[in-house]
Amino acid sequence: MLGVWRLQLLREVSRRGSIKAAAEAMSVTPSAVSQQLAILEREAGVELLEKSGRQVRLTEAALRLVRHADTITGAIAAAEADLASMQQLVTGTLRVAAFPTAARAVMPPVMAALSRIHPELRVTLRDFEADESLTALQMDEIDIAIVDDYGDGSRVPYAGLDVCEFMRDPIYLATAIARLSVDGRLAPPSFADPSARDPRPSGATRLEEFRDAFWIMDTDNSHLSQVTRRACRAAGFEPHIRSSCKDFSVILALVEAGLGVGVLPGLALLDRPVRADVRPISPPLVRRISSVIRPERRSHPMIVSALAELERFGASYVPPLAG
Amino acid sequence: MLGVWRLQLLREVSRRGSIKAAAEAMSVTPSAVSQQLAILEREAGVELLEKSGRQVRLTEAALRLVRHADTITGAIAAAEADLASMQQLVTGTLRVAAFPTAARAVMPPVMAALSRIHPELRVTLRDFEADESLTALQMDEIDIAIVDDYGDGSRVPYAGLDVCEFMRDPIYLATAIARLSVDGRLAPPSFADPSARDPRPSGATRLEEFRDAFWIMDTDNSHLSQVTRRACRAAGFEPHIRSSCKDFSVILALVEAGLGVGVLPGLALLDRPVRADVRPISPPLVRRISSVIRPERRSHPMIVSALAELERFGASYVPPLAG
DNA sequence: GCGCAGGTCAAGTTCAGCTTCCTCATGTGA
DNA sequence: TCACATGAGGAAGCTGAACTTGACCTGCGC
Repeated sequence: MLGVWRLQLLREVSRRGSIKAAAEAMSVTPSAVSQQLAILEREAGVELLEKSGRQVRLTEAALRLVRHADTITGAIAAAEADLASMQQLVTGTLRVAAFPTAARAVMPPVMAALSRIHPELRVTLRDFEADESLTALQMDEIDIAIVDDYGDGSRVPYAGLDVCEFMRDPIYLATAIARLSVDGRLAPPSFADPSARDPRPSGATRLEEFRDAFWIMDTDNSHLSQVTRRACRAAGFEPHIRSSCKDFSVILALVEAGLGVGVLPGLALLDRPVRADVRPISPPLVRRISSVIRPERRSHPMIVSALAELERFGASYVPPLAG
Repeated sequence: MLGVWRLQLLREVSRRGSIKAAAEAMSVTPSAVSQQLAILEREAGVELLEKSGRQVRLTEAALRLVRHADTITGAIAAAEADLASMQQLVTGTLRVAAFPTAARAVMPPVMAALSRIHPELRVTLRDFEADESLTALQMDEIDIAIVDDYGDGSRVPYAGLDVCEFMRDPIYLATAIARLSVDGRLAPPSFADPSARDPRPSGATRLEEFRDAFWIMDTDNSHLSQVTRRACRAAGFEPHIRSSCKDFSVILALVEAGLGVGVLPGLALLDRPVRADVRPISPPLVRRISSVIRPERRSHPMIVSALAELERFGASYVPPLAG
């Protein structure tokens, strides 16, 4: 009978493109993979690999076999998930990847809650951009991907994955606080300081009010910056971009220092007091935040618990400026 | 990860009801099965077996796992079938079970044709009654079951199996030849002797003509005898059964000896000259002959070839009395 | 050319899974 | 009721499948 382990090695070579990479992913030496695939070729009675330079390439037959390997591996994973769902105790290691803001603002409370509810459960977190997360999920390197999506169709397709939006995060426009305090420093506290949040329910602004401002943007290739530029253009102007910074706290610092205006998602405003004027945008900009999993794990109790906790977080999330 | 071999052992225990039987089926010692299942229990983290007398019984969780094992095994079998279909050469061992008449009349020419077309293919044949064949097929002990079916709904259900009717075989009524030859022996040759078949296109008989005859029947529990009795009752009489014999050639011999009338399927008349008066019945009695396979093997070239050969046999089969 | 990276081969090693032999528990027939 | 057959499963030792190590070969870039 066809060896399942061998099939999985073949599958990994197909995904990662080389025997070396597959070997690393499966924690064995390239030699072992090579030998196993040689045996699989004999078992299958078909050529599976052909040399292509100093790499190998899968033959047509091998690709067909990989698709079978996928279904076989899926069936085994489904059995394991079903089995786990029969256990009373949620245990094991849950591997999560989240985009940076979520890794900072969403995951800590979620992980804390999970470890409180399920003391035997270990959760590991990696901060990956959404695209990286999805690839890692396909590669079976993580169990849950937390991704954001600006609804502009730029997200890579979630082919064959289970997506569940669990919260929406509004995008705000941040500008420097014009007036200085008596001692000459920028006037604290801003709304984002919990003690002073409510008193200043600043109304929404329109982007066109800032057509002549300097803009502090996320890096060019980020979705947020693309979405912002598109919104500016829709408002009738091309933003003057002064700086492009990857980290929202850097952007915020620049805005606070009066060097320009910037857009920031609500989650980025949660973790420290904000000394800037932050207002919703009209028409509103919002990003959707979703969990993505492999469908065969849907009923795994680890996954079920984590998704429930994410839902709970999303339900209780009050954006910094509710208005 | 869940061991596939262990799952298959569990599956076999589930099918066969005991560790001993499963061990025999999988060609290992009971001790090995016991050990593997103990490991599987640890892997699964769930009780799988519970003692029941000196046997074991599967727990609820184990039964659920068995269903997963079925789909996993099916997926592997499908991969193998697909792989085999990529090969140019049809090779391997095809295990066929056929009900006795088919084993004698159908399989020899089919097997000869197969070995001519595919010299590398080995075919093994067992003669099983239809019900036995289907069980063996479910147990994965054979690849193709050849079964008959009188259309009276008595056939066990073909749950999850692929059925293909490839021929119909009429049932005939055989009576002794009344006139004796000059030397006192029964007059040969009958129609079933090829040289003399056509000259005597005897018309159909009605069962009620034999309401007072003695009947030589297939054994009581056979489908043919049940169907025959039902037909007699429909014709308004209960047959006087003189003998019940399993083997059609014995029945035929008794009829030839003038000890009664009997019903015989066409295939039973193929292999030797018949010294009896044989006529179609009106209204006609017919049995359907079908091949049954496991669906995941449907495209296996071995199976495809064999089914094609059976089809060919069925298409070229001319019942002894075409009229 | 040299050096390096990816793949493969040969030899030695390890450990999963087997067999054999035994014990224990249960049911059955004298 | 006792002896014995039968099925499950534990202990010890064996075998071989699959691994690592350390070679070598080949294609590619400097």
